[in-house]
Amino acid sequence: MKINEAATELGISPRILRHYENAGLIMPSRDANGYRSYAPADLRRAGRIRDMIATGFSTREILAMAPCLTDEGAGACTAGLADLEHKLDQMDRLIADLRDRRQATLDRIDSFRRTLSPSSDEREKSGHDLQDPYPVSDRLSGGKR
Amino acid sequence: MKINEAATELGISPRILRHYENAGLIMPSRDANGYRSYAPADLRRAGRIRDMIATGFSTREILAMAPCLTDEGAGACTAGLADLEHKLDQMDRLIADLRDRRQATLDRIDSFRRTLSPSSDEREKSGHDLQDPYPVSDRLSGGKR
DNA sequence: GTTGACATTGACACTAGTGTCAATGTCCTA
DNA sequence: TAGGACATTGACACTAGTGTCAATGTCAAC
Repeated sequence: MKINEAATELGISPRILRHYENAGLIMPSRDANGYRSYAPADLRRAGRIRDMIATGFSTREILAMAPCLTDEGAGACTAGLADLEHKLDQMDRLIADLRDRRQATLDRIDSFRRTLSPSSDEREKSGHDLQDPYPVSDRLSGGKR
Repeated sequence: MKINEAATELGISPRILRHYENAGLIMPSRDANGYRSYAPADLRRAGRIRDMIATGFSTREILAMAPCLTDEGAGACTAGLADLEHKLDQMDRLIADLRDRRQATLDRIDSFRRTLSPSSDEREKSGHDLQDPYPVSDRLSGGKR
């Protein structure tokens, strides 16, 4: 599978694939004519890399945990795992956080609706009310990036 | 709370905080002397922003979501129901997007774990040829970034 | 053989996120 | 009053991720 097909399949540009290769993240084989040839495994690997980058990892970090992407190197792998779990934590906090504010917005819409409709029910006074319902403050350390 | 304390608490550099402000993501008040003063709410917001950036969102994207990230959003919210609903939409998209990324991360952690554990089954020795179950191809497509 | 689609490499450019330094101001404390 | 710690702004720089263009090679098809 040549670069264009591969890129299309992954939903990214050929440029990006070359970039990954340049960064040492993938090593597609080459045909006799020098064209890159992507095997299914290369595609999966590239897809994973794309996801990781989209999730905030740098090629450097990904490269560091490259051993984890293959079968060898359990040692380095644990580090990769920790990284991923750290990232997962961030996402979880973000999602929980987002859900809270989504609910707050919903509530606001509701009260707005109540205000508009005749089912009179006093509104909570000032607009500036629910100032911060979030248990944040203990985000974690910025660490690596 | 001054910038250094704030940065320390968040585990990032003061520079980053200024950068966020510069990008219009946070607006800490200023003391008489011109020093930035971070209120608890500012801290939480900054923490959230840091998480989003660490999770792969750009300041631009975050800025676009800004209206729905505020706790009260009273100012912008007075704009009306339509606005609120629009914000809700944005939020839902944001959450969905995040959930995708989270799931992708979870998947990756799982496959790492499988690689680590001695559940030795196949294992096609060849260089990089990850033996994996990867529903790739439908991750978040290149899209937004 | 010529054309056109697609590949290659390499260079240049732009944006985003950060670091760092310089010049200068503010404030606390000895 | 003099220092030192910490602020401010602004500039310059570096890295990463991408886009894009140029010069050139490969190959299929007319």
